[in-house]
Amino acid sequence: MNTKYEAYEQPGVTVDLAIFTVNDNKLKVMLAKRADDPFKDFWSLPGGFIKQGESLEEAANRVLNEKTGVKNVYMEQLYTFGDPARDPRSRVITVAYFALIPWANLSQPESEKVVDLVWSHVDKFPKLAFDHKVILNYAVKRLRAKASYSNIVYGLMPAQFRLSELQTMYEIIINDKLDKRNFRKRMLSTDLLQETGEKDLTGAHRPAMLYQFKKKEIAFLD
Amino acid sequence: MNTKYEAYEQPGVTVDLAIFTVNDNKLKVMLAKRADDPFKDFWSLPGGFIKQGESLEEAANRVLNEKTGVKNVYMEQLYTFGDPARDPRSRVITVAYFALIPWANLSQPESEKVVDLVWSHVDKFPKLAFDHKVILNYAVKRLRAKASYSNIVYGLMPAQFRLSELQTMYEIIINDKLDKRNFRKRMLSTDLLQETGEKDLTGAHRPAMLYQFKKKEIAFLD
DNA sequence: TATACTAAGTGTACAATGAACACTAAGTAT
DNA sequence: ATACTTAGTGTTCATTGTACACTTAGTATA
Repeated sequence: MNTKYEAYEQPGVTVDLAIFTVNDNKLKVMLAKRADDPFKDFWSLPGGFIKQGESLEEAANRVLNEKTGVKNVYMEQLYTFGDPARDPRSRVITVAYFALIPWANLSQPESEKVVDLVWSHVDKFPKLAFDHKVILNYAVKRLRAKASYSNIVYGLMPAQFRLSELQTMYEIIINDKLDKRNFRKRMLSTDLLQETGEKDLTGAHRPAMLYQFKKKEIAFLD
Repeated sequence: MNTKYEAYEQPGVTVDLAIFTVNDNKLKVMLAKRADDPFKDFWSLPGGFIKQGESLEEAANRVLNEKTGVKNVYMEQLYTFGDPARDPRSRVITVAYFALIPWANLSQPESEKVVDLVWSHVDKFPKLAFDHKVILNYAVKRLRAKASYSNIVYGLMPAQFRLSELQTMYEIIINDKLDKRNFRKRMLSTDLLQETGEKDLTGAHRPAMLYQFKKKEIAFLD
């Protein structure tokens, strides 16, 4: 190692993830209970140290897969937090990511009796370890902002869905009601959706056409 | 130090800066000639290792001040680059920032015979060290995007300016012509500008009112 | 000192987009 | 057969964006 480098402190580098899903009409984030000090038994955003030879994205995907079992979901880098005092023990810089998972993709959610992982309502979450409250609030803000000018919510939708389900998803994320006719007009004019040809026959009412996204890529709406 | 931490490689952490200014009707970025290996004598974005007890923002401001002599200019975190192979010697993760400096704020630009710093046109720059080409392109993209939906160009304007100078600045950044009347209407309707009461009497033509920004904060235009 | 020159400064008509709003349709349940 | 529920559909009006040309207030110069 170059001697010049040794004049500087080598901080630890972690990734931390704000993993979102929507269930029960609420935007939820995954929290992990810490097993060790510091902040033992506090809830925190799932994360971990970067491993040798692993890129930041690979580390984030590894943590995501370890905690949720899913792969290939929407994920983007959020921000890097490096306050010298954010970890009480030693210098740790964390690169925060946020990820979106359709609830339906989560294998047997809640059923495995994991007590150290919960899906917590983002507007009412417990005291968090480190600066994770700041990170989480930042992630929620970014998600809500992006929902209003992009199609990012596709990351939360199942493979097929009714337009009313898509509208509800938008309403949950942006936390506001939308006009049904204007919403449908706008969505169908974007060329992002296509009919699957199938109908949803559940419920005592007129069946809904089912739609899917043409491609799972972020696009800007306006 | 916790033994758990030692199981992981501790990468070096740097900040790298894309420092922009506009001069001679061109968007320019500061490049620094590397004195040492790796990439000795290549041009690169100015940067440096994080010091003990220094936050990322402090490190970025330190590098900014070392290279340009300025403080308190617009700066934001851009993205964090962590490919394991981005530094050929050892693992180095870099947190990239971008900064904007009005040309007029630069003390005696070019005059001090510094040969290891240049302002390079962003559309035609030399081969860069490391992954700095990727970082620079990302920064330019972000700046150009933000210019079209925010007032970020205030970071490039002197204290007082003519509306036509502001328009030219927008045109340089977004790389497109704007309609004079529509531009003025839009700008004056934002409540971001105020007349200074002074006039610019240079040139053989009707003098222009001089304006300033009410507050130096980013705002969204549409 | 009149005239030419240059950039500053100003308004309107039309097009496109966004927002508000209520009824009919097609199933299931009783 | 009737009630019930969500799906699905258009139009009007307000707001915003876009295209476009002439007058004004100085300086330069003949």
